Amino acid sequence: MVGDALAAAAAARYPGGAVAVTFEAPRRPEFGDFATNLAFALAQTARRAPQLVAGELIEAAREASPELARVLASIEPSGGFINLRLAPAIWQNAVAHILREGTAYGSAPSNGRRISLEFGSANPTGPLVVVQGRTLSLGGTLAAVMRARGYDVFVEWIINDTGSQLDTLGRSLYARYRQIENPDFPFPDDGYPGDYLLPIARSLYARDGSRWCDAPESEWLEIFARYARDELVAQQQRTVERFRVAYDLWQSERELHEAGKIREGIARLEERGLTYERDGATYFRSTAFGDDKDRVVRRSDGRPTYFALDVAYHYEKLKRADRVIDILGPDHHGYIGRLHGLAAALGFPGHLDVLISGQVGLMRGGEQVSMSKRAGHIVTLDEILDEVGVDAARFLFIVPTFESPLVFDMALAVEKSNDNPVYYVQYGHARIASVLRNAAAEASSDPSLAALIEPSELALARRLAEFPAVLEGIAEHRAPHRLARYARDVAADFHAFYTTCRILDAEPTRREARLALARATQIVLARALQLAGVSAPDAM
RNA sequence: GCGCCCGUAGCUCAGCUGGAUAGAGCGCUGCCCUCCGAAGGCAGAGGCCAGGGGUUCGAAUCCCUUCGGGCGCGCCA
Repeated sequence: MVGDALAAAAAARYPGGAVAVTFEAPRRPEFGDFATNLAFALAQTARRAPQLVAGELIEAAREASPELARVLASIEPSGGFINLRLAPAIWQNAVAHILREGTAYGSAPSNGRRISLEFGSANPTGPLVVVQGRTLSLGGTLAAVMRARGYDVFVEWIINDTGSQLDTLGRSLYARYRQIENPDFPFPDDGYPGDYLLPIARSLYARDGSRWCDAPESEWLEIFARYARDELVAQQQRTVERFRVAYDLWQSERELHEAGKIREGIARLEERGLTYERDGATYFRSTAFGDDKDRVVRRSDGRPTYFALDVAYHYEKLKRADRVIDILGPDHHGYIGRLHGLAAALGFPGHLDVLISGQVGLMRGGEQVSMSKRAGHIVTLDEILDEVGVDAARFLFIVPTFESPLVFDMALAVEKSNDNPVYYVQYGHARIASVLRNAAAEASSDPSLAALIEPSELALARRLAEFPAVLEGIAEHRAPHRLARYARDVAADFHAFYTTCRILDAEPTRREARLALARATQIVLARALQLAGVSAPDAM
């Protein structure tokens, strides 16, 4: 409405320079609630100073639309910007709106856009480790927020259960199995160390006894590989569930093979003329799509490569979703180019987003922990969860931006202080719950909010009003870290409000209005925490 | 060598598609509970946004380049 008035004024005064009117929130609160740089854009064609243009526009808009006075507390030119401050009634209405919407506040109706979101996807050769904790947090939060904003999100995990690593896994398990009877039985050099295969070996031994001890590898290899794979995948699924992340599909690579999907994927490339033969192998001409070298999809012995799986799986996903998002670990930078090329080659240019999460280090007892998988020094995600809890882990993993490196500090994660953002936000929620308990009286169904006029009250109300836009921004920019930041900001604004405004012993109209504001804050905090996979305690 | 990511306060990091005096937490200094949860709040000190060019009314943000740090570059998965 204000934008229209300004646009009309601009069009009337400066017909030559049609410019879109956009608003943004100024960094500094004293500049008001919103600002537009309209005058800068017009100043060029008008050949006048932006400050003058801004003043004229405001005058013109005021005259043409006197009703502006109802929604605006102020509108003034400042350094060429047009700053405006909304009337308190606008923010009071925002609070009333939140109370009416309740837990649905911030959500949007279905937009019909189908999203395929893949993350996690660790090899089925060991337990989940810290890095996966980060991708799971990022992916789980992104999925939840996108769903809230009306996207039809399908969350999936690909199980890489074919190829030589499964053989290696089978041999590793076999060695552990033999070591039960013969501790000197040699462990393969390239085997998977660590002791997580021991209980699996024992359970297999309990089932089959020593019947495989004298059998040739050709007889036991597949059995052992598959047994280990099944156990480890089940373990991973338990960890993921404990971490409060839900998958719609655990896609087995083996099943894609058996269903002939790998062949279909390669055939798709062939029929589009994007492959060639060399030295008996089939190459995908990925350099035509910006990759730095062509990729082999079928070896000279006829077996498909790992990349052929990428071809097939992405083809499947691209066919059934409007948009495919891959969240990959930090050692996959080199994949971005070829995956984008792949999407284009399959006929879906620009339909694939590849997000790479940054490195994860681990700090324990003030020291950086080495996490070489080769050396068997793995710190599992379950261990982390045992020590710091799911809440702290889920939250702390989404605090940094996607690609920036993160050092996870175990000591900080359990610290109950302002250092620890999880507790700060949860404390805010618990504090509100406590106040509401003390208020005892039932909430008025239609509280009068006109008493909300203090700066800290209006600042909080305004922050709460941002929630839907914040969620939309997270979905659009795939930026889950903003949720953590926003939750912290809400808590901070509440704490500031709480210390400057007495709630329970204020006079009745104020008390009612402030209780309503507290309830609205609680709704937003609880929802933000829920989307992040973190509990919102009423007491702590 | 090529590609990708990172470089912002003493530390850990925000800064959304270019906007005003670059923000937050920690740490440091000093304040605020006879009162709803002090796991809180307020104030202060602290920055050549790695360096250098360019684009424009305007750059931490976009482009080029140099220097640092990390990762990736198999008919492995």
